[in-house]
Amino acid sequence: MQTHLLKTLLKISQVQSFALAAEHLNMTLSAVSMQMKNLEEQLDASLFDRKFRPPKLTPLGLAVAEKAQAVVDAEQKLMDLCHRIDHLTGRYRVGFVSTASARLLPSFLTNALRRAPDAKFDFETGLSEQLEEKVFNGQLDAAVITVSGQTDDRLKVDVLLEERLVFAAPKSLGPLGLKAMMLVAPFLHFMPSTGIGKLIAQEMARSGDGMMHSKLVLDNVEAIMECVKEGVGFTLLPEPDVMRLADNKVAIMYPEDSGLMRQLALVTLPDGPTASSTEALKSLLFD
Amino acid sequence: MQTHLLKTLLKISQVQSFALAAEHLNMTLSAVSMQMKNLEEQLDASLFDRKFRPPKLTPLGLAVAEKAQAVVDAEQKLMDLCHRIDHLTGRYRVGFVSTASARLLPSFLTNALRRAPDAKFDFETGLSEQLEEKVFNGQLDAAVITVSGQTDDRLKVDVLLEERLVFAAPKSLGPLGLKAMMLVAPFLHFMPSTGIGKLIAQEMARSGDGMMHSKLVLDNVEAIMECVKEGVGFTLLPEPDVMRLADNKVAIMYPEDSGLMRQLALVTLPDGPTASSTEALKSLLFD
DNA sequence: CAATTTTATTCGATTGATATGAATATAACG
DNA sequence: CGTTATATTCATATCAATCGAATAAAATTG
Repeated sequence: MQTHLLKTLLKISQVQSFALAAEHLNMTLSAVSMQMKNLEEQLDASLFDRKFRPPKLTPLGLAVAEKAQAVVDAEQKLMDLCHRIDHLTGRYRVGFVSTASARLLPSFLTNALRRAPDAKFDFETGLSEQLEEKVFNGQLDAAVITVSGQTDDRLKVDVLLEERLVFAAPKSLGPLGLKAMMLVAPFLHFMPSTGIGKLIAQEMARSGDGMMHSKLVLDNVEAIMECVKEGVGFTLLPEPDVMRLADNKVAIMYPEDSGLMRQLALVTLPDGPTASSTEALKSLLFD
Repeated sequence: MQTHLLKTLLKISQVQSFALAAEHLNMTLSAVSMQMKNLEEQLDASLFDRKFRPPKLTPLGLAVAEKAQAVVDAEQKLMDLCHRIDHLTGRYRVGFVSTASARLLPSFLTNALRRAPDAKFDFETGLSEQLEEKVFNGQLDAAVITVSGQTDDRLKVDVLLEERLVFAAPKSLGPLGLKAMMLVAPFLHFMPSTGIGKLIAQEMARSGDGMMHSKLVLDNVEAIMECVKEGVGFTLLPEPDVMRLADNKVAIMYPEDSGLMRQLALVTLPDGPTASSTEALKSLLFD
């Protein structure tokens, strides 16, 4: 038996829908459907009551899903054994730029607990520049920040990933197009003083031509996206955040210069006491 | 991840050899090798130290194998959920013909514990005819016997499987061939009075032409095979028992009439109090 | 209750994974 | 040191999984 069948079963039981599960697992609805059909055949049991749409888990299906959790947990423990970083011990102070913490911190934490059980972590969130300063002063061992312009070259900078910046607007304003929208709706601007804020400001200056209806500055990605959903205005933010927070009331548009990227990087002191652990910390940020 | 990779890992760790594991799992050595390579890649870990031949499990490999056991156990519990026979409750008295009990009883027991946790069983072993009699008298609810000639037609007979009868001889006598061997070595005959004994007697009368060196009657398959290993003489027994008990000192030969079969069947009283459970009992005899 | 939307299943085609057998390489054994 | 036992590699064939499009079925809406 293959555990990915069990994982999709679990996902379905979480989201109560084949289609949603398919999205979460990055595959087609058809694949999910086939997988569940396959699973039911292998087990020679009917896990779903297909008189309902979406199909509803049968009592047996529910029981199987519970056992499935046990299987994937056991599998996870097996894999953890292989990916442990036993040399990572002691206490680490790690900073996360606010705009990335929601996405990177949770997986970092679960990875850390699994793979570096002997290490302890203190977390701190803030603006890129402040975090950078603290790493330099030794108040933090490492920080995940937005790279903007030039970074202090006395720090070691490991680029972790690049995120496209995309526009998010209320669906009602979507058909207008970008240019028109700027004239009639306020732009929700993430703090222009921050690392990512500077990038946003730069792009708006370029594409907006200064012809902007009005500008609202906010310091919170979630709040901005809530405003978009409410129809207050439109915004420009990293794609993963937009995707994470958007619902069906939000239209997504891509800038003309679609090479507009925000770089997230891990900064450390190249010859600090925890320099040898940089790679290990970096590895905990993924998977 | 696919659990069959873990199962082969476990089998290898049991038998300490890729080749043996391949045999047990009914696949080629090459497949086993590929699977383990695959597993090591997936886990990004080296489970075997290939400076040894057969490869030796690394400490990590050993640890992984332990966790693998947990995974397959969890998987087994999941499958058990689906194959439960919840309507099989109460106490059942089941007989096994001695010559089949060693092979069928263990799997029956594990299946019963897994799939019919609410039922209790009493077991009894004996000769086919005696067991048949007890089923007829209601002293047993069911029995697995060797079908010989005509069975009492007041009993329900479900043929479970057919087993080929094969000769087993000490390797030293192997090259002689069957006819020659009969002239120089004693034949180890399983009790001629029993169901399977009758079949054996029948075949020996046919192929032996009465020209037999000598005949030793024994009532125990294991004992007969031990004698064969010791070089005492040769025998004719069901293939699965020979395969189970043979070692490299034993040569196996097939009768000219290789259609010679022994039928194992489940007999029950067609209208007894447990008649409705016959199918369920039958299903417990197999995987 | 019919029309429409949402959601899942089925189907054909393509792609990828896995097993096999033969050839090769490597460790173990006498 | 040659032989045997054992595992790996490679090419090939077979089988399974995924995708996208078409279809079917339940849920929702007017």
